[in-house]
Amino acid sequence: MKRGERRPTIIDVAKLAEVSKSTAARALSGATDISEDTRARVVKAARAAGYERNHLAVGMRSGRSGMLGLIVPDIANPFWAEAARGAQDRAAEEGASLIVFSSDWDPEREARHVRALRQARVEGAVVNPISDNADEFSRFGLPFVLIGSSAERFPDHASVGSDIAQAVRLGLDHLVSKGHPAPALILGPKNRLARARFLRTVHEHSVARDIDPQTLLTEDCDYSVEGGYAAMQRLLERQQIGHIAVFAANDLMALGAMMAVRDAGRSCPVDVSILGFDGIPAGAFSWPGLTTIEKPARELGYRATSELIGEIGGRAGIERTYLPCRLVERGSVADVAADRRQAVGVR
Amino acid sequence: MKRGERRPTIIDVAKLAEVSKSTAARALSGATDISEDTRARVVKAARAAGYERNHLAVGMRSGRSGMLGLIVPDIANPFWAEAARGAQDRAAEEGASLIVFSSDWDPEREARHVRALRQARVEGAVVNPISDNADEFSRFGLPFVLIGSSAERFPDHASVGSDIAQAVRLGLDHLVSKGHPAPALILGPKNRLARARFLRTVHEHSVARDIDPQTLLTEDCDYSVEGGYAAMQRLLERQQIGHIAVFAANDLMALGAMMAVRDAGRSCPVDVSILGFDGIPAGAFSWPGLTTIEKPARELGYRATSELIGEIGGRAGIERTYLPCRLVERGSVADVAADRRQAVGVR
DNA sequence: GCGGTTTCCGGTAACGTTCCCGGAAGTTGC
DNA sequence: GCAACTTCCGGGAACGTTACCGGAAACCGC
Repeated sequence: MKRGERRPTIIDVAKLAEVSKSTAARALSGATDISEDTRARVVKAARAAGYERNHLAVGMRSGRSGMLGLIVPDIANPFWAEAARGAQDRAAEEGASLIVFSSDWDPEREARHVRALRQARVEGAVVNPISDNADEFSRFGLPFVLIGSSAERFPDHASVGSDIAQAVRLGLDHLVSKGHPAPALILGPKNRLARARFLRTVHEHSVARDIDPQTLLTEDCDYSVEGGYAAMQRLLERQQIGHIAVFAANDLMALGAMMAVRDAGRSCPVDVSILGFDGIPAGAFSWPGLTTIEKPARELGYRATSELIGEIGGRAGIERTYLPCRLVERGSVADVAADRRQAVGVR
Repeated sequence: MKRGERRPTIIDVAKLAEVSKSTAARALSGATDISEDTRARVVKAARAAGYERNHLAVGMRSGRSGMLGLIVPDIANPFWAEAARGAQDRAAEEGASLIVFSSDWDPEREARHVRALRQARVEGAVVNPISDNADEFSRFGLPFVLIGSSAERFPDHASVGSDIAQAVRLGLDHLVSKGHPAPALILGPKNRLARARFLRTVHEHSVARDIDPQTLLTEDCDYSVEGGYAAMQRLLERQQIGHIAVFAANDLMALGAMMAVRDAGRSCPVDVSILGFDGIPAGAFSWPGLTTIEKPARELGYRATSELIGEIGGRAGIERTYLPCRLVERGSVADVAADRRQAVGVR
C-alpha cells in the first residue's frame, strides 16, 4: 500500500466477499454466528484487500481502546527502563499497546500526562506517582495501579512494590554474617517515605540483635552519586580508625561512596565495606564489584500490569503486592568475621 | 468522576452551555468562527462537566490519531532507553502520545509490532529495523524514520544516526595524541554493517597517517562484556610486552576488556589503554573510569522524531542525518606520549 | 431603507466499527 | 404438513467528533 492511499475498510472487504458488512465483521471478529465457508471467504477477501482493523473505530464502538498507559519518573533511568520493559511484555501478551510517559519528578508534567492518557482513552494505567495529593488520581476515572514505593500515600489502590523490609533484613543479615553488626547508613532525603521505612526496618532489626539503633552512624543525602560521595567523606571524617561498613539506600550513592573511599586513599573492601541497594547494571562494572540488594524491576512492571489487566477485567478487590529482593554478592563487602576467626585460631 | 460512570461528551457540554454541539466543538477546538462570549460560556461548561475530548473519536473523524510509534530492540538497554526518552520529549512537545515496543532483535516480533502500530492508526513511527528485507516496512503505508546504524539497508528513507566516521576519527586522534598511533581493535560481529564502517574508517585514518592498516591487531567478538573479556585475553596472549592500546567498538566490550586486564594481573591504564564507544552510564563507575566516544542517544531519538513529525506534516524529500559524537575522557587511556617526552627531557 | 457583506450559529452527514434485531431459509418433531 | 426451532445473514443504529453548508441576524455604505 502506498502512502496517502485510502486504507481498506471492512466495507471494502464485505464487497469483495459479497456479503454485508455485518457478516464481514462477524467473520473477522471470531464470532460464532457464521458458517465456516462464509468466514473463509471473508478472511480471504480481507487478506487480498490488505485489510487491517481500525482500532480507533473499535475503541469508539466497543469502549475498549486496547491501550494501556505507563507513567514513570524517567524512562532513561535504568531501573524504570527495566520496569517499563516488564510492563511492555505483559501488555504485549494481552495484545495491548503501551503508551509511555516520563514525569521527570514534576507534578505538573505528571498531571499533563494523566490528562493525555485519559484523552487517549487508555483502559488503565500503571503509575509511579509524584504528586503528593491524590486528587489528580482519584479523579482519574479509570483503573490504575501504583508501582514503586509510594503505595502508602494511596491506601485504597492496588500497588506493586518491592519488599523493603525483607530487603533490608537481607542486607543486614549479610553484613552481620560478614562481621559488620552495626553498619553506618547512607540514607535518602528526609522527606521521602522510603527513607523512613528503610530506617525503621534497620532499627527493628538492630533491636532484635541487641544493638542500640542510636549508635548507628547515619548520613543523609539525595540519592545521587555526588551525594553518596560527600556522605562517605563525612563518614571517613567521623570514624578515622578501624574498618567501616556502609549500607547505602541506593546503588548510585554506594558507587559515589566507593569513589570517595578511593579518593581518600583508602580501599574498598579492605578499609571500607559497602553494600548497595537497587541492582543497577553499573554496579557490576565498578571495582570492586558492588555487592547490593537487587530489586526485581522488570518483575515489578510485569506484575503491576497484570494487576491492572485484572482490574480492567472487572476483578474486584485491590491487591497490594510486595516482591522479594535478592542479594547480589560481588566484592565490596569484606569478610571481617573470617579474618577474626583466623586471627583467634577458630575454624 | 467515579469509576464506571459515563464520561461526559461534547453533547453534554453543548446542552449545559445551551448551544448546539457544532458550536461547542468550534469553541473547544479553537476555531475562529465563534464569538468570544459564546466561547467563554462553552469553555466554562466544559470545565464544569469535567469534559475531556475523546481522542479516539477525533482520530476517526479527522484521520489524525495524535499517536506516534517507536520500535527499538530493547527499551531496557540504556542506550535505547535514552533514545526513547528523546523521542518522548519531542512527541510531548507536539502533544502526541508515544507507543513504545521492544523487538528483541526478532524480526517476527518486529513484524507483530508494526502491525499493532498500523492497527492503532499511529501517524508514523521511528524504528530501528531488525528485519533485513524492507518488505514489511515498504508496506508500512505510513511515514517512518529509521534510527541508528541501519540506514544503508533502506536507501530511500529518512534516517537519523550517529556519525561513525567522525567518531572513529575522534577516537583515533585522541589515541594518537596520547602516544598510541596503532591501537588494537576489538570489533563487533562480522555480519553487522556497523563493523565494516568502523573498520573502513580506521583504515582510512591509518593510511592518512602513513600507518599500514594491516599491522593493526584485531579481534572479533559479539558486542557483549564476555566477548570483550575473551577478546582482551587473546590480545594479551598475542602481545606480551610493552603497552597495549585498545579501541573497542562498544562500551560493554571495553568494560569486559578492562576486567580481563585486571584478572590477568596487568593494570589499566599503566599496561593497557582502553578506549570505548557508546557512552553508557556504567563507564563512569568503572575503575579506572572508561574513556569513550559518546553517541548522542537522546538527541538521536529527538531528531528522528522531529524528522518524523516533519514528514507527517507533508514536508517533501527525505533527509539523512548523522549526528556528531563526543569524546569523554575519564582515565582508561594512558598518556604515553607525555611519559616519552619526559623520558627524553623534552617539554 | 435596501442590496450586499460579515458574523455567528445549527443541522446533518460522515469517519469505521460493533451490536441488536428481525427475517429468511433450513431442520426437526409429531 | 405444520409448528417450533436452529442457523445464518442483512439492515440499521450507535459510539463522539469534525467538516461542510446554509441561514439568520447584524452591520455597512449609499
